[in-house]
Amino acid sequence: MPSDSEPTIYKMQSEFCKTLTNPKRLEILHLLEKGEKSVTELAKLTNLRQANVSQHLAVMRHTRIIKERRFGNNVYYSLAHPKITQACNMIRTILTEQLIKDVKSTTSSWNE
Amino acid sequence: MPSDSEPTIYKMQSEFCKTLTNPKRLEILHLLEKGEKSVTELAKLTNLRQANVSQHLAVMRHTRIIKERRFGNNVYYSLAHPKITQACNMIRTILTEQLIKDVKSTTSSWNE
DNA sequence: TTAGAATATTCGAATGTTCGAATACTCTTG
DNA sequence: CAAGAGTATTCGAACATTCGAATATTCTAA
Repeated sequence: MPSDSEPTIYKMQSEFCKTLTNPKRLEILHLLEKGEKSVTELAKLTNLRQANVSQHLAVMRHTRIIKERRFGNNVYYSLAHPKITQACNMIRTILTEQLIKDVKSTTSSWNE
Repeated sequence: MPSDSEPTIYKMQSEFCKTLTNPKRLEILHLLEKGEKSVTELAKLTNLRQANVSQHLAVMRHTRIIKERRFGNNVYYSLAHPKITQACNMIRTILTEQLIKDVKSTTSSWNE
């Protein structure tokens, strides 16, 4: 139960967006679009250490953006909500369009 | 200029999502959906101090999620990309649906 | 049950974010 | 120009996030 009177939905949404705040987590999500993957596979594909991948997966498990399937020694992760991927892709599309526009006129602040 | 070889798009997207990481900024964005507003108006509507609103607006200006229109003493802010709002609303919809489902079975981690 | 592979957790240092307080800037009116 | 309204910036303390290192847990096979 939230202790302040702030609208819960914005807090929820901000918590959710924190999941999308890390480039490597976004990369993992994008990899999972193509199908479920084990932790070790993800570690190789992203060039991260296994422990770090597990940390990122834990974050995304807690916000329930991904789900797990245990089989033998492995844990296979996949996306919980295809719609969330849509939203992410929508954002990427906007950013790409914007980037293309911006390159013409201004030096943007993206690369700082 | 990024100094590492990490795909720029994920970094851009993560920078962008940082903008959506703060509940008050999300509230401001939602208010701006209904039309442009001055800083003072936003301060009143959100119960934030003027300086703090300006700080949030600066963050959103830098990621270009909002744009400004100066008129006399005032600066009126509005959304730069309606599509971004769509993405935000999509996320809110998913979260709401998820919340409704979750309430039935589990005590979620949203309210910690 | 023990070894070993796969995955998860804990801790801490470095880094980043947030908000209030103080102050600066900018524009208008007189 | 001076005063005042509206807006922006800077600084710092409190708090949150990140990643590596070390270690723990879980499962399989022998």
